[in-house]
Amino acid sequence: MAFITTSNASRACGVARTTLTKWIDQGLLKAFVTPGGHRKIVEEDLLDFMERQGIDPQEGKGQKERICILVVDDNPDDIRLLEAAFLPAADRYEVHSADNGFQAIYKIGDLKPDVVILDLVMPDMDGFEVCERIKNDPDMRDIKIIAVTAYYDKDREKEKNAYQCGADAFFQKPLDLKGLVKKILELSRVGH
Amino acid sequence: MAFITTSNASRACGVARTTLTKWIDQGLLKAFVTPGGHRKIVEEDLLDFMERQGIDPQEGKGQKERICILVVDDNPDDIRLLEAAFLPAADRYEVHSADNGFQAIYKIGDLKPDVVILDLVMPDMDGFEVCERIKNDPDMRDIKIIAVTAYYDKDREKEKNAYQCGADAFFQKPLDLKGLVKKILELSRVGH
DNA sequence: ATCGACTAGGGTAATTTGGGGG
DNA sequence: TATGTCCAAATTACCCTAGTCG
Repeated sequence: MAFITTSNASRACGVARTTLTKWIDQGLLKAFVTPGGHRKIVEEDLLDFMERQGIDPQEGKGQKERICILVVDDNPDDIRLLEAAFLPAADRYEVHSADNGFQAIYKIGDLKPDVVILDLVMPDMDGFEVCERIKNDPDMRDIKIIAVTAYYDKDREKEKNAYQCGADAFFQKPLDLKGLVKKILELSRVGH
Repeated sequence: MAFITTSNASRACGVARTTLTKWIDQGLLKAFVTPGGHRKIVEEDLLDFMERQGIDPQEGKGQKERICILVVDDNPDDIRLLEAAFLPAADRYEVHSADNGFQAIYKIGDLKPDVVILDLVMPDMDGFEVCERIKNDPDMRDIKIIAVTAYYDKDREKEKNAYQCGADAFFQKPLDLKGLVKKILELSRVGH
């Protein structure tokens, strides 16, 4: 049983938080209140309510849309490798690339990718910083990040570091493409 | 999933709000209704509808494009000042803001602004760097940059530096709003 | 127990909407 | 058929304080 906050519920219904709060106060939507006064909604109740109001929670969310992937790597060969890997499944994946951290941020704003495959070792601004920045920004934090490194990761130091920076997964080169695809699917389902 | 109000949808279709409301009531356009009776349209449904009716999304009436401005400043007061300054001319200007360099790059990708008003002195990543990065990226270099600084610019050092980083103009705080607007018009004309 | 970041609440002002009748 | 106008009500925005969570 999942609990939903007023903010999240208001987003799902396409109204302001204050409005949804009033609906609760008017008894239109069931919720309980914490001792501190915060309202919590049971997921089931929200879905019931939305159905009653004709808000379709499922619409336009299926597998119709392609998963958008942004590959960030300063090595063009690695980018080509991944582009080639997803080419046979171009109907389900959309692959873009950036060769440095700044271009990555720009393209994230432009494309709003579902998943970023991020090389941790890059000149100038490294992947750790990019990762941290993404996860600390409210507009970007929902984007899933798969950290990648080519170097031998002694004591799993890079891996730990990547997770500390907010990465959702970690892979080492040479990439296990099968596992990578599996992880991409897993991560991009969660968000939707 | 984005929700659209009747007003916005009517503007997109180039008709009066009341007319669009009737289309919904007649079942021509799908929408759901809040408990309070307000209609909300799912973006996709509107696009479908417009396509079915052969309405061009852009071509409402002779509405000229607004100049899009991105204000980058770590001081919220300075952002508010500029937002307020352009409010009376909201039909011609569209003002967005970012409070740090990373958010700025993200929003540039998202909004593709015509002009960036960039505070040079910011923590973390300063304006000089942001400016240089923008001007060195093929996707961003056409964006005009107006560098701004609050500090006394001894020997015009900051100004020279800003121009070296590729800035198209330089202003010192407190801002000469009249001159700023003039410069914005001048710069954004070139691009068109 | 404390800290900090984020999120939520309350109140009010401002804006937008729906509906009805020209 | 589409529009412009009026007003009450619904919704939203804003600001600031307080609760929640790791």
